[in-house]
Parts: sequence; structure tokens; C-alpha cells
Amino acid sequence: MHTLAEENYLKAIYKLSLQGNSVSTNQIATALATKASSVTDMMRKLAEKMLINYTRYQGVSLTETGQKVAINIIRKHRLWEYFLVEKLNFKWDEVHEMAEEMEHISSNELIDRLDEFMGHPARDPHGDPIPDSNGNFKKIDLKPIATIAVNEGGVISGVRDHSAVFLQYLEKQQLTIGKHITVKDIIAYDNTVVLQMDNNTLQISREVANNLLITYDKI
Amino acid sequence: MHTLAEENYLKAIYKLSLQGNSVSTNQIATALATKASSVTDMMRKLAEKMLINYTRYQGVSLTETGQKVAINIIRKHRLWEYFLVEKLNFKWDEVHEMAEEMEHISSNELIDRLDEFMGHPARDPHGDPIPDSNGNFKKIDLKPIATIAVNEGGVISGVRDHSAVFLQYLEKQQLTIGKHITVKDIIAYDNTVVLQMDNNTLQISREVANNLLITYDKI
DNA sequence: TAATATTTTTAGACTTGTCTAAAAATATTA
DNA sequence: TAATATTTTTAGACAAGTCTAAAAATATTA
Ligand SMILES: [Mn+2]
Ligand SMILES: [Mn+2]
Ligand SMILES: [Mn+2]
Ligand SMILES: [Mn+2]
Repeated sequence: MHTLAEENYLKAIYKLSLQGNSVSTNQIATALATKASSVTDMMRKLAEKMLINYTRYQGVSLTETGQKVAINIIRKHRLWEYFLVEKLNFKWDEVHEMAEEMEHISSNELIDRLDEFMGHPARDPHGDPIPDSNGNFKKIDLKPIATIAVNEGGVISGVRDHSAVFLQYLEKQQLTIGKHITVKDIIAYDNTVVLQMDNNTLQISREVANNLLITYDKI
Repeated sequence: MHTLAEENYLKAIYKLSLQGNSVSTNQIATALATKASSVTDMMRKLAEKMLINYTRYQGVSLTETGQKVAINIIRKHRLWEYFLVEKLNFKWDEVHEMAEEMEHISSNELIDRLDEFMGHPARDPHGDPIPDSNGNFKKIDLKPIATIAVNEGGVISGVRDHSAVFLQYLEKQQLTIGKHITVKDIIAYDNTVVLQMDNNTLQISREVANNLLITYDKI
């Protein structure tokens, strides 16, 4: 239906649309590690195919159709990641690159059966929600640990940085999805966050606290 | 490592090498539904990369490396087909096209884990042997039903024609992998083969008998 | 073996997706 | 608001993979 390049552009535009309205050429170029001129070329192609709204110099947004395609790719990506972790025992820091390839396998029947085979998982290994076959999924309200106050807490539910180094670090600290943490202190000097988890105390840097997301406890 | 096009050419050359020695440009063109001129172009590229032995006008053969690559693609194809049938409940006539895409997922670690997850299957859903991770597999001696004599028989173990129509026909006649058949008669007029299977008798055409393979009973 | 037929290669063109360098438009700032 | 900086687009080129048409090599057959 669509080429691999088109799919990657649509996915990038979708993700960039989440924080902010229209997406700029340079943002897309950065996200895809390509050049602005290449992006412009592709924008004309995608606009031609009615997958994006594009007026030059004005940035782009996805059409209804474009968004459906993008969400479908994300669905495939996350289901394959779940498969790799839950069925093939890969670690959560090992699956992203493989899923980048697998998300382009075209059959929707295949992905629906995979979904069923795994019992319709709601989240991928990184806590990201998996859209259903109609493209519906609720974006849960996640907050970086950095934004919550002392003596408040929540359940680790997602990450902002999906890089292997970051995921490996979290794994080592046992800061994994589902764990409950409480902020015990924020050190004034450098904003290091002191956490309580289980019966241990541990410290994480401001940067880590910015990239680790929790579902905030109802108080 | 290799492009999708290169992988498809190597696989085609490998399969064509099985019956006969050096493979001709036209054979490859036919197998890949492309033109002879395109094949020549690619042959230069593959020869450059030391994946085939090529002297112009003389046909080609795979190098050691080329053969390893080809067998690895076939391994992936067959393991994915097995997965689709055994885990996702697809029928044997539905999986080939999906596997044509999936065989290009690059990770060998992934395919080795998939292999392990499924318990190292020896054959794909069509009876074709699955190479192990070192590329080793025994080609079993299969014979078309058309070649065996009256009152002899064997176990259905493979097909020569992998088309959906043929597989669907076999399914309907319950002529599936693992069934034991005996040739009871060969009708002189048109070489229709009369089979006994379980306690039933059925007739298959010469063409079907040519494309349905058995492991011959030791007598 | 010479004429003819077939196969294979070459030449030149096209598409997709990319790039660099330069031009045009927009945004910033003095 | 005018000058400057930044962003985006255009122009032209390139690699991969494909095609058609024509030329060259090989195979067939009279
Ligand atoms: Mn991922
Ligand atoms: Mn993920
Ligand atoms: Mn197949
Ligand atoms: Mn098969």
C-alpha cells in the first residue's frame, strides 16, 4: 500500500504532532536523520496522496487517512515489541530496532491474529499503549517523576527516552514498569531526586527523573 | 547487510540451482517475473560482492557465501510459515506471501529465538525441510506420486506446486502432509491415479500426481 | 558450415529516495 | 522597519533497481 519511506515519514509526523500543532520540515528531518530538502520532496509526495495537509513554508499535519496509517504502524511496532519480549524473551532494551523492521510487514490479518495470540495486550514493554485494530487507544496521563512533589508518588508506567542505554540503566536500578515509587526528597543543589521503592532508597538525576514517567497516585 | 532485491535474487538462484548446474539469465528473469536485462545488471552487482560466480553469457552459480545467505533466507521463510500456521492458525495456503516479506527481517538472533520458541521444527507447513542455524538440513528423497507403481505407497511429505489453489484442493481432498496413501490403479486412458487413503478410494489427475510428493515406503 | 533463431548484454531512460549548494521565504532583532 | 539570521524550497546530481529497444554472442538447424 505505502512504501517503507512513506510509512516512516507518516509515523514521524504523527509522533511530532503529539506535542504541538503543525510539524516543521526541520523537525521531521531531525527525527528521521535526513535533510530538510529530502523532507520537502517527500511532503509533496504525501500531500499528493492526500496523507498530509501541506502548504509550503507552513509545516504539515496528517489527514484523517494519514493518521490512520501512522497509528496502524505504531500498533504493529508495539505488538511486535510485546511479542519479542513476552514470547521470545528479549529484554526491553533489545527490541526497538527489530520492531522498526517488523512494523512494515503489511498484513493486517497477521497483526490482528498476533494481537489475539498474545491476549490483546494493552501496553508494549515500554509502557506505551497499543492501539486496537480500529486505531483506538487511550493516552494515559503520565507525568515525569521530575514534576511531582516530595512525599508524593506513583507507579512507573512509561519512559520518554527509549534508548538502550537508558533502558539498561533503569533495569539495573530495578526502575521497571509497574514498580511503585515515592519521592522522598529533592536535593536543592542539583535537583537530584531521592526515591523510595520497596524498602530501599535510591537517588536519580534530574535527567533521569525527566525521562521516567509515572501514573500519579490519587491523593 | 544485503538489500531486499539482492536477497530475492540469491534465493531464486539457489532454488534454480537445485535442479541443474549453472543458472541462466532467463531462468532467473522468469522466476522473479522481471526482465533479462534487469537480471544482467544485478548479476554484475552480485558478482562484484562475491556472492555469485558470473562470466557473461555463461550463467551463474552461487559462491559459498552466496549460498549461505540464500539458505538463511529460506530458513527464515520456512520458520515464519511454521509460526503463522502453528501459532497464528493460518492455513497452509495463506502463509507464503506473508513469509515472503518476513524472510527479510534481518536479525538472526530473532530467528534463532523463534526457532527455539517453536521447538526447532524440522519441516515447514508444506513439508519443506527447515535449515538449522548453521545452514544444515537434509534434503529427504521425495517422489511424485506419479512415479510410483500400483500397490506401492508412502506418506505424503511435500508439494511441488505451492500455489494457493493447489493447496486448497489438497486440503479439500484431505491429501495433507502425514497421510499415508497407496496407489491402487493407474487408469490407462489419461493416467488418472486411483489412491487408497484411510478406508476411502479417491482419484487424482496425472498433474496432481506429479505435484504431490511422498516418502516412499520401504518394501 | 552458413543462415537463422534464441539468449544475453548494452545503451539509454525512468522512478524512488536521497544528497549538496543556491535561492526564496519567513522570522528575529537592532 | 530594515538588516540579519534561520528555515524551507528549488535545482541539479546520484545510487538502486527497473524497463524498452538495439546490438552482440551463442545455439540451433538446414
Ligand atoms: Mn520501539
Ligand atoms: Mn516501545
Ligand atoms: Mn513459501
Ligand atoms: Mn513453505
